[in-house]
Amino acid sequence: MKSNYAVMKAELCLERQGFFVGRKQLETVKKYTEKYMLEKTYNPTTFEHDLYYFWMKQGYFTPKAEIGKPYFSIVSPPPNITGQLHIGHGLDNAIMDTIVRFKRMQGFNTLWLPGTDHASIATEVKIVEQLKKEGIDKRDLGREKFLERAWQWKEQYGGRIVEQLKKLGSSCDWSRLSFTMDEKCSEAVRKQFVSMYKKGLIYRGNRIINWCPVCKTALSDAEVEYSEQDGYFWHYGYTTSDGKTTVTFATTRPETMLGDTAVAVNPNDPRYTHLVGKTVIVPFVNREIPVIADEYVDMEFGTGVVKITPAHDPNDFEVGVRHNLPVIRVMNDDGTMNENAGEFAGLDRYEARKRIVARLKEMGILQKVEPHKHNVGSCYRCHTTVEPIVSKQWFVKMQPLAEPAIKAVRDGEITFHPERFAKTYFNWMENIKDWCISRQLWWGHRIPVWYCEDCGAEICEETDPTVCPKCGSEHIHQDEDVLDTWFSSALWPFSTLGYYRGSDDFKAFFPTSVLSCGYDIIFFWVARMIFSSLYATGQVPFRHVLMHGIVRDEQGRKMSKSLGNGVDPVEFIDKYGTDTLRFALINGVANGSDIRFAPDKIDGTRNFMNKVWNASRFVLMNAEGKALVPLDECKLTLADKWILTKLNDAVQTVTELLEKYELGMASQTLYDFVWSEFCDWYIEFTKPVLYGTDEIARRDTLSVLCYVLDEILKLLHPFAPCITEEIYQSTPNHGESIMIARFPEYDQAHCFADDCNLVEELKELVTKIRNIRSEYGVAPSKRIRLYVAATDERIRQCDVYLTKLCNLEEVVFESAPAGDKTVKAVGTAATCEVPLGDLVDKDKEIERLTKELENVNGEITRAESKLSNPGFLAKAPAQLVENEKAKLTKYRDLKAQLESRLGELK
RNA sequence: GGAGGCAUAGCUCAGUUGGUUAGAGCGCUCGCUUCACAUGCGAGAGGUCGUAGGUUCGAGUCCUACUGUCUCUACCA
Repeated sequence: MKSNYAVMKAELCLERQGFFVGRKQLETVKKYTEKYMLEKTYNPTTFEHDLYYFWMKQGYFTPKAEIGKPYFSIVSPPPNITGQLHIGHGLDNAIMDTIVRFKRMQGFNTLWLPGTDHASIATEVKIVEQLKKEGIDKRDLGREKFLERAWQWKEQYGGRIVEQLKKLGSSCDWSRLSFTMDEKCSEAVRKQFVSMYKKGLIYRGNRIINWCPVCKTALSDAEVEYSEQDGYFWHYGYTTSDGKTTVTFATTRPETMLGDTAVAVNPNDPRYTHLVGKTVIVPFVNREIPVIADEYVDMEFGTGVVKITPAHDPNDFEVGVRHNLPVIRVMNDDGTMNENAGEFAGLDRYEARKRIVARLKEMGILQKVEPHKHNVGSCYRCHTTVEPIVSKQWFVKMQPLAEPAIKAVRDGEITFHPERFAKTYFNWMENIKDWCISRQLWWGHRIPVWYCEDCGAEICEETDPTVCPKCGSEHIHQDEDVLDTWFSSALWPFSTLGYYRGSDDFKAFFPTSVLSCGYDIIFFWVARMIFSSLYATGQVPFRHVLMHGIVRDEQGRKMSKSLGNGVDPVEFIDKYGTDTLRFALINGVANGSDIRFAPDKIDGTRNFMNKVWNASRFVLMNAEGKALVPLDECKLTLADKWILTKLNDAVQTVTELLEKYELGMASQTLYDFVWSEFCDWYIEFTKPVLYGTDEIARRDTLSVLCYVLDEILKLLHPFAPCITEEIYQSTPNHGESIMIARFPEYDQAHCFADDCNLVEELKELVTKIRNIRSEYGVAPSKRIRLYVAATDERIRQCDVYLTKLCNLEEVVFESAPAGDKTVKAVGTAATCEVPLGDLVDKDKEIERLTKELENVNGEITRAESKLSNPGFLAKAPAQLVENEKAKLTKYRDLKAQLESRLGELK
């Protein structure tokens, strides 16, 4: 059958050879498509790219917005435009594509919406670096020119990452590609901000925020990373104004003393009660400050005295508010000391620290220096130590937003996979502080607030004002700051679907079905999407959250640039293909756990793909040019019934697992089914028929082979899209594309439990006979005779299988002649005798059978003790008891056989 | 300080409402150019499921404590 894919492939092939494809080439194309067959070796690079082109061209990725139709939708976590594809994206996309392809094949109207993130601070840092190399300072360039550069950057790098994502084979709808700063998303940001502002959920205020002196911007709490560092405790004190005593404390940041406005003790601390209300003098700045009493001070810790710097410490700030203390900032935005620092003004914060310590020592004030490990916060972008600084910033009031967000998860409107991440979520949401959303940057959504220079009014509307609505003044200016990049990401599920424009996409695909991302961005992103969506749309943004872990290297280390242990997905795909990458990342991995991406695993996966390829070649080579019939017209063999039953089991298991988003187990099920059942056994079972002379039997077996292969390809397609499509296009009677084929469904007509059991018994016998051959060193090429005493008469149907799989010259269904020296294989369905003549070693045989008997005895003991337990009989499910009884019977039979054989030998 | 994860074969890890003789890959041993595949085939060795209790007819799985280990979170100056 000529397919669109084959035609396209032929066209591409001709084009590459420099041909123009027109009517004249039709004959050539025809010739090519008729002969189109699988290449001899699996070489993914020869077809993956073409396949993707084909899918795109066919428009399979682009659903129509059909309101009311059963849908399945995912919005991609938008990668930053700063970056390039890394293995984490590979994992993310592998997971999403697997789910999306599965749902699409199940018939859902499926949308996977991709996009990129402007990544305000991250991108700005990069551009500033780039400018620096050119000797340009951001300030000199000016805001407007800088933004031009930024948009250029976006075009260049945003485009690059999209191209790289396509290499993964992701079936996302590129026609709906979004960007956090495109018109649609910016509009959503504006409307959301204005709405929240008007409801009082966004406010401006003086608070302690985390300040990055290099990026020169405020950061949210989530953007600060803490790490333990070696520091010191400097012990010294301030003398009371009357000069009588000195109150001693310890500090890790002596430079902040210049901004001290009090010294605090615990009100219940008898050591200091007499000092409360007195004043002390801060050296260098000679400021007289009070000794105050506040519960915040821990009497047990240090000396029980704390110096209070409201402008540079969050706790001190709170204390300052309670006691109405002055707030004195001693640092500039770049981390140098300001004019309030007296003689230290102008020095870098660390230089000032050094000098202050030296001066304290000189003055004899410093009493003790102690090494001290403490946690220091640093900027998540540039890793500079952040400085807590009091500053006027914009905040989102979190309490009213957190409550419904907690409720939605508690009520099960959103489910986390695995569940434990809900706890992490609650933990954070329940202790959340207001979110600082203003950034002193240029690249991003500018805060839509204008200030009137004449009347001081604050103007926040959906459209830009030209005059002050209060006093009519034209002297208004917009806030200089931009929004935290996560503010726009938080709207992503509904901004991209056009919620604020009332678009059909939103009506057809919202709430989205699943969100898939790494657990490292629960706080940054997942939590914020939930409360933002509940606020804006009144609905949850997604029903399920599927969390995955971090991809690590062979030794379990995080992949990082500095370690140079990262795997470049693009290079990897060029070498192994995307199917191997994806499968290796998913197969056998439990949700939410980190993944070790080791060479072993890669080889194993590549080998599996190769296995699939070659098994398919086996089927297709044999089927080539042969007539096939539908299954219900076939006379099914025992092996056929067995594989169909096993396939049915696989279909059921895989579907159930995929529906629960257990991708790792689903793919493992397929891996085992394909390799250990289909390849290792079924293909071998078919060989006697395929190489036999019965034409009808051959036709029927081929029909089953092709059917099972087809089903396998479809089951495997979500996990390994390319190889499955490539093979599918070569199967007889295939459809247009496997992507749009129906996902296999459980089929009651293909359930043959009894035959299936018989084959399992056959397999058991085969293994035992092979074991004997191996143990006795019978050359694999040597054909031997086998005597079979059947305990299950049906085993007589299996002579061809036994002959083939054990390499026999003959199967005789009777006991071996009395004089023959044989070795016995005792199985459930039969006892087989392998005549080995002088090879038979009596002692070895006794040893072998005794060991087997011990095993069987162990089983009998176990089963008997279970069955003699009244509690088990009374409470265990009936089926389980029945199974146990059947087993006991079986093992008793085996025991009898083994004992009789041992008796003969002795 | 708070929360959570993990501990199963030599290594890396599966094991979802408790229920066959606890699995896989790699590694290891032995044997095979068997006409889809040596990126392969066949056979095999290897685990008292971290420790101690408890619940149960039944525990790798549930509960408690402990030990070791990792992560997140808080930020006691």
